[in-house]
Amino acid sequence: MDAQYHPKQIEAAAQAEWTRADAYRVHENGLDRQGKPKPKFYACSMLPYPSGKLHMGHVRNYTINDMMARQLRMKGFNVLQPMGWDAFGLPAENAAMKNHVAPAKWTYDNIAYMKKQCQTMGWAIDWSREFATCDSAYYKWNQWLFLKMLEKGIAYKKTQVVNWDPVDQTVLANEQVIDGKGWRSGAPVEKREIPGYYLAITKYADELLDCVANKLPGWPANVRAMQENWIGKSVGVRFAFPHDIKDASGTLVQDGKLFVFTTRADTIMGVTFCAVAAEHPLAAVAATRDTKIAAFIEETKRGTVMEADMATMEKKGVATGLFVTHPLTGDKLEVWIGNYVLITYGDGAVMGVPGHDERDFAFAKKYALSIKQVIDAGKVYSTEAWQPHYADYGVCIHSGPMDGMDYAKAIDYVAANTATGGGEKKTQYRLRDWGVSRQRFWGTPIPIIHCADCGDMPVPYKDLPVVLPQDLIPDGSGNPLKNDERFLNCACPACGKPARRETDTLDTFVDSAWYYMRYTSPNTAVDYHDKMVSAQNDYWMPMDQYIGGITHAVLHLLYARFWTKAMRDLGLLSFDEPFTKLLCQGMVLNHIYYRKGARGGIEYFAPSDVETVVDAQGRPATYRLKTDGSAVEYDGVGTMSKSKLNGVDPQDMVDTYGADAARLFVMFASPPEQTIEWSSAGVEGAQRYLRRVWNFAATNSAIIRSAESVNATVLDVAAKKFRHDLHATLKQANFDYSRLQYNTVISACMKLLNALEENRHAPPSLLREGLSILLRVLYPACPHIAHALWSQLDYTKEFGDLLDAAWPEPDPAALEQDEIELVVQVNGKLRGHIRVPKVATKEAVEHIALNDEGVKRHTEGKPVKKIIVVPGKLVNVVV
RNA sequence: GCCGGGGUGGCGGAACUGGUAGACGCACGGGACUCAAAAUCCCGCGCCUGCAAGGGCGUGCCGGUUCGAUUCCGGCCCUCGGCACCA
Repeated sequence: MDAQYHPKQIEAAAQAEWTRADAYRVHENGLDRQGKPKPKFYACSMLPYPSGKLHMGHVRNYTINDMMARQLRMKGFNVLQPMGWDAFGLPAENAAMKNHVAPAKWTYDNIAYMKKQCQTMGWAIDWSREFATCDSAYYKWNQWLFLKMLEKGIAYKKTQVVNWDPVDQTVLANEQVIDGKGWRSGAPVEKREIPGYYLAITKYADELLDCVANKLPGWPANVRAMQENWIGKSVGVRFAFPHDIKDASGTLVQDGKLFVFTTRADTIMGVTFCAVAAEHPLAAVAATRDTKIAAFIEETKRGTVMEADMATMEKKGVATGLFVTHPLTGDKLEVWIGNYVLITYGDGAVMGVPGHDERDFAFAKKYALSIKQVIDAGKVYSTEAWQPHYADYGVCIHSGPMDGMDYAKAIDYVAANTATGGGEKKTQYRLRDWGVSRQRFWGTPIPIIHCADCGDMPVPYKDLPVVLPQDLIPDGSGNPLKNDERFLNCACPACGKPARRETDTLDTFVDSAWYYMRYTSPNTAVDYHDKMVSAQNDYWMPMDQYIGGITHAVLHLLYARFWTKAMRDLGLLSFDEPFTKLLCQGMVLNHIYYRKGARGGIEYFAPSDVETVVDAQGRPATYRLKTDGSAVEYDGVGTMSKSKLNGVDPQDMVDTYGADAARLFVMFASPPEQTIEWSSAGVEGAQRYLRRVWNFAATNSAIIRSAESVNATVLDVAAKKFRHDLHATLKQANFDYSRLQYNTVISACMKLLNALEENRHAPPSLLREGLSILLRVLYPACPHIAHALWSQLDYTKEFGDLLDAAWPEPDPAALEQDEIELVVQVNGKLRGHIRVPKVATKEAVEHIALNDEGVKRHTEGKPVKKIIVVPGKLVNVVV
């Protein structure tokens, strides 16, 4: 065999062999060596957007997935690891405008290149199940399910104030607005009133919340908490303030009831005003009567929707001159329009209790409204300045019939005594329905036909898919579908008259809400063309392990859960939750170097152009450019970004060091959930290790090939110790595999090699066994080198092909030791080590411990109070 | 403000149910090989003290439980992430 490690050659050869053997194709009827059905394991990563080339985040994500998939396959599982492309979306449109190519071509070209990169990385993907979400064979089912949802009332159309992204020229869902800015464009979002389709995710709010709490123990706590917060359940009372306010046409507004929701109905006797949002019907009535009010409403409506700003914004309001009646006291209360009242939450109106609510307090102070204490929480109360404890729970006072009631009694009382006016206990959610209409071209066409006579008509199922034209090139002036007569013109499915197609497309989060259930429908399935998900989906789902970035903790993961429940209710699925276990991998960070320019601007430098000057202790002292030696500043680590020039192209890394070294570094640098700090020295270290593995195998190949199998009965003490170390390390590695702590798995591989090198003169049978363990433990991380050495050292004869070789388990006999080392402590401090026979009695161990030199030094002349013996671990002498 | 993670050598990180703190690697220092360099191999590497053997200190800070605490409990400090006028 080759004495040198040549990653390029062995990686290309291994990949060619796997491709030839179609090694990664899985079948639902996968059988084990005994011919029994294997247990299934579905390990899937969030699908990539085909932006052009793989980035480091992909490399990390899919390598974690691959390591799991390869190991579990050897453990005897029938493992599905698929891949596809989240291919709809704006970057394709932007690239189309820039380069004047159709989004379809740009997208498919990128997919072809990135697929090649995936194969170069050596990921064990079943490519027969690959698809792009822009394939009509896929998005047909988006349209199909959308129509089913319409029938079920889960999808519906409405016109409402929405988040408008002025840069991307489209509507955004609430989940897609981050700090008041579009999640993709970063542009401040505007408010617009636009008709669109919505999915009633709020119908599932309670179930989504309940399942987070009770059915997802395999999810990280932070993701579960984020989803709980997002759904935002509040339990309280909804009741009405009666009134007789009429609009300009003389109609009683909202049947004479101003509904509000409150979690603090116990403070109802402290209400001194009501406040409504600028968009509230009562505000509209007030506007017709007073131009100043109309002006205020306009200003508030146009004002920022940046929620972060709103939190710190000054409370402003205007009195309407309209009055409602307190449902319990009959007092007249004035209605105010407040800029802090959200039309999108509850009824867009609140009861004002300045005595016990910080916002109402600030509002009342500003406009000199009365403040009334109605809760006694046992602390000093003054209306001078707000104190946080004013919001504490307590006992009702100054509350007439409610005096002395605690919170529970008080809310029961309020619900009961407002019931005739529609009052009731109610649960309110922060979650809002999911707006899915996008005014963009490159997405799933919404399957609706607009007929002048019949209205909005669903496209008949037999006419699906509504195909998106592949040749249109957006020019920045909006959705090109609007001008495409071929697409627009159609016949009304009801009356047959000429009609126009809907030009909005579905949010791309629809595509990613269920793609993982299309991978499970192989194109060989009998019902592949007739069903959204084939029968095989029931075999693979729910997914055993999902892997992806924490950035999707709310958006994608909430939509996917909702979509699953909706499919279940349409009879397509029989489970409630799609992802049994979730792993959110950390980001890949890199160092940031910069220099302040003469005009105060900041100039960034690529880490590869900077060298670190260290002091005598090896600590970084200064940083300078490799080119001219001039000094630069270090700004810590941060996400890889184009502007900071600290991105690393994985392709460069693979070209220089090989895929195995790249994979090894990424797996070794940190546990999967934590961030990784990029380090070129670290990748070099990874390759150095692989070279050592290769060298060890090459130097010892002859004796290993011809070695007998291990005969444990004839080993001497040193050989026994060696074998014990090998199997103890294997035991640890297996434990770390089971808890997905892959960085310490790699550490175990390194220990195995260290042990082999130190014991290179041990009996060949042990070297053969040791290397067979190392290659199998290393293989899921670095499959190519393991594959090459496995066959070159003739392990295939004994264990079969590495892809399906039995996973190594530690030999219990090897873990047994005749003599064990114990730690001896005096008063809990380490004072020595002793070797005792495994079978030694407690008394014998105590005796040996007390005679240890280190122990004697610290016990001399002091009476021994007691001795604690932890079998197999330590002895602690207390004096 | 609320919710959820974290604070361990020069650095990334390890330590499973309370039982040898710092595994494994990186960086650094010394040595071997070499005309030389690279590569490779060997040794050292928490801090203080000591020629050494050894001793003292040490897992953000203060306290508690325990024979024994990075691990459990109470109170702080710092930091990262998410949410935030949600009534």
